[in-house]
Amino acid sequence: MSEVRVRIAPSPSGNLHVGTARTALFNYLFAKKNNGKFVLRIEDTDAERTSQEYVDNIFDSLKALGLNWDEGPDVGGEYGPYTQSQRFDIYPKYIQELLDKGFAYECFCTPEELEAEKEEATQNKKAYVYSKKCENLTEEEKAKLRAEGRKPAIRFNVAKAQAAFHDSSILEFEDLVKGKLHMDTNLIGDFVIMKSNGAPTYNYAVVIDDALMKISHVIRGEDHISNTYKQILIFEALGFEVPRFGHLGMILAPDRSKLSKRHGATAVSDFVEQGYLTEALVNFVALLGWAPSDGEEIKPVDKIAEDFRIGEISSSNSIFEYDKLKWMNSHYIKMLPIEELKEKLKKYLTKYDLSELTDAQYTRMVEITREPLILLSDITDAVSYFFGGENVEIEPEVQTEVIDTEISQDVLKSFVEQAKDWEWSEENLHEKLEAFRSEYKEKGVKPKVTMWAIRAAITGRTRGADMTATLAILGKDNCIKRAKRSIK
RNA sequence: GCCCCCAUCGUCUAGAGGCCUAGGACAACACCCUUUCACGGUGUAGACAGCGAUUCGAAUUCGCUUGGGGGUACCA
Repeated sequence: MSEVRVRIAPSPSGNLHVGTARTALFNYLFAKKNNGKFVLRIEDTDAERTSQEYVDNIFDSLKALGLNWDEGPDVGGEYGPYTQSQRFDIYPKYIQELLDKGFAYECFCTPEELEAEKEEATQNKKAYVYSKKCENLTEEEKAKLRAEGRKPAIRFNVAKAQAAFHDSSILEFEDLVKGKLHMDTNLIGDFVIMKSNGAPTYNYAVVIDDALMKISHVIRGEDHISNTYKQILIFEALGFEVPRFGHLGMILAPDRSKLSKRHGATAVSDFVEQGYLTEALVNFVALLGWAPSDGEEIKPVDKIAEDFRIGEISSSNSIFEYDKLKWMNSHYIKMLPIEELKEKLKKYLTKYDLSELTDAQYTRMVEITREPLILLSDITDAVSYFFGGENVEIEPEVQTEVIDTEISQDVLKSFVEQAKDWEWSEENLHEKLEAFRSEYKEKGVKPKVTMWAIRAAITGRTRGADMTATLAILGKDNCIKRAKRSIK
């Protein structure tokens, strides 16, 4: 068997979309599993809509996801260049071959003429198929048209190619994920492969690039199924080996429409910005349409690759459920090594003066506040009461519902009284607090209530990180001052 | 309009004719644990789109209907 070579070919007309990321992932997994090569190609034939900024975003996002490519615009490779706009000189050659073989012809139709044809088709409730008006133009006619200043586009002769390589008008291929797929080529119509301005169209450029880059398997979204028939015909007409194709279901938003900004993040970089871990994102996206054989859903990409089989991918669309992604993200946050977490979190702590804390205190603070985090960005709010010295912002409700009660006031007075003699280490605090709680328990005050009073006064909230550690990090001075401030 | 693809709990899925009174995960709900929130644990609820056909037997095969998605460009 020849070498497995797959590719991801994004168009830099926007930041890397999660859908593209998933396609990239499946290609990557397929390459890994089969000891193949993963190629990155930038499809920027439409100069109007593409920009370098997006190219950079695509590179960065793919790298962040851990989907490293073996060949691509930056790392090069045997079959470069890997950016379509740099390959414009190689496309005409094969156009000429197609022309010579009679599989393509010049078309002088104007946009208006074409528009009229389409209009007529809709009127008659028929599928629109190009009329082939220009198929048999004589040299004289062409010369005349040219003299009028018309520049021809090149169209591919579908029927001719189909007849040359197949028995009927039905074109069939075996899809890696969907099985047998077929289409009546009579319904396709002679499509343009080179625009009148000399630029290749997508369907044509893809074939040339895939063929020249020796791509063995094309794994992409099912929105490309209808393009596949056109592409197979070009491969055949040019005598290239036709690759295997695999079409993935689409990713839909919870309302079954296309996933767009209004649903939340859509670009990988958006997710990262919002505090998602790329490890969680890849893992989650792998589970869209695929399930691990051992039922273990949380696993790193290389483990997934071992288990991956393309034929097992679901052929239906799947909905992007943010809830499950969040669950997964919180899982990955819990598993992240503390030093890495500390580093990643800094980005969300810029509003605080981190110099108030020693590194040990910062570490401890992260340890005790990481648990409930769903997004990294949640840390901003989770940690606010560790800063600002003796001043804490107290939520109004906490003030009236908790701090102002008779019991709380009593607890706080007693706390201030006792705490001033405590040795302020976490261990000792733990013991002291425990004793403090039992003392009140004997008076009929639940431990929960006792702790609430202290927590409320010191953090301004009714919920938060482990109290003992919180007190320790804040320091004796701050704690006592904060407690005193809450005593009326 | 025409063409193509798809169809199991709300969601992601397991399921390749009898192992299915359909399994797991997220979400939901309840309880337990607990100094709070959370984590964790234990439970509850929840699906084979409909109709026909094949078969001793169908979630699994076939057909139709319905629903959803995609395509229909000198965009990619």
